[in-house]
Amino acid sequence: MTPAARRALDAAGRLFYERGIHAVGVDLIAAEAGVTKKTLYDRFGSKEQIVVEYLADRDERWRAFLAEHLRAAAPAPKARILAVFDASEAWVAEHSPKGCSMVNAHAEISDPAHPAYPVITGQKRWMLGLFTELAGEITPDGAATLGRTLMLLHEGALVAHGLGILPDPIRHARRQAEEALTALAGQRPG
Amino acid sequence: MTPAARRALDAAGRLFYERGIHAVGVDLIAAEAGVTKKTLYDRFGSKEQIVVEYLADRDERWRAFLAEHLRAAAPAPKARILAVFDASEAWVAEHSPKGCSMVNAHAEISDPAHPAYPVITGQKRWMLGLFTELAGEITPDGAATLGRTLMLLHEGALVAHGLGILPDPIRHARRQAEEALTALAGQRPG
DNA sequence: CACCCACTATACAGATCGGTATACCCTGGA
DNA sequence: TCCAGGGTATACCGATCTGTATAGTGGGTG
Repeated sequence: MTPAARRALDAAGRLFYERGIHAVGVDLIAAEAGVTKKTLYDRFGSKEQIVVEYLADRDERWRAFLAEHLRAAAPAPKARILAVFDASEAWVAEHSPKGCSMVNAHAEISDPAHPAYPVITGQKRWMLGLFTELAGEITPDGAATLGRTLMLLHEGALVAHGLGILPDPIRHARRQAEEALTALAGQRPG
Repeated sequence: MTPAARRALDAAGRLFYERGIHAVGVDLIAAEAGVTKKTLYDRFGSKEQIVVEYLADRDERWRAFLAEHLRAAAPAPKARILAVFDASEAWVAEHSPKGCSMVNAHAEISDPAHPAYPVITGQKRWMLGLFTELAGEITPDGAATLGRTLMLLHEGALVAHGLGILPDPIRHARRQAEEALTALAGQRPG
């Protein structure tokens, strides 16, 4: 990626996230990045493609961020599950004051044929898969159920954080996840 | 509200929800409603105001829908809490295939000074208040905590439903809410 | 009858949208 | 020294955006 393309993608990401995708024009992206529209269209080809790369780039950064947190976490399954919530709390504090960028993008992209659609659903499916996988290390039989519960708590916390409706929602979700895990341990002692 | 204004608001609501607010122009709203732009601006004054009334109207309908479900529910606090999830499940099946209209609108409206902002946050605060109030009938001391947990499960289920990432997320959230309530009853028998 | 009001029809203003074209500058490598 | 490629600047295209203006229709009420 050329330096100008990198600057453009960074500017586009910030603007798309803060103001919404449809509300941001390519002229504004070019101006904010210190890049001409010509360069934008030489590198990306279309605004649609800029949107796709914005979401993919953000997803990639998040997964790397999360992987780092999981690597640093204690190896116990419970600790690894809670580390996901810790990673989210640190991530949103720095990058996501307005909630999940995938959920917000989904609000503006209705057509499933849109090239950004698989990026959005892919990230969510991946998160559900991760929660289910981690849940399986605790309760193989109840992995699907526990994974979905963790997913709901996590998504709910993200949207609650974005709306600013209650304080520290991710920390609250983490506590509830912890309680669900200990309650499960009570059912299956050993 | 005049008949033309009603038709316009219905059309605007449908279009805003399905395609996003910024993606829908007033010409399209007028055409879909069988109304001229003149009438639109005579009745509403601006597109911004149409957005505000769209959200307020939808909120009003949802609260009436929910109130009806709560009225028909058993008087026991637990049953009333679960009735909220039942109402949501019935509501989204009919009106919200793409998730919560307030959350989706929030993705497009970033400025807290936007006149639609208090409608969005107001609905969410009201829902949190309702959950907290219902929680208080079960555990007065833990009302805030339980209310927030129910809120997270509910919001998570709504967004999961909108993304179509897992089947029947609201029913799953209802089951988790039920488990949280029975676990609480175990802690505080009687 | 006159009056008012909701509404329709059409045209337009001013701005911005995504996207394209022409022309020039600068730097690094063969 | 030449040249290609990344980048810049500017102007433009057709379409669409929100919002306004003018003119006229139909029904109900005093």
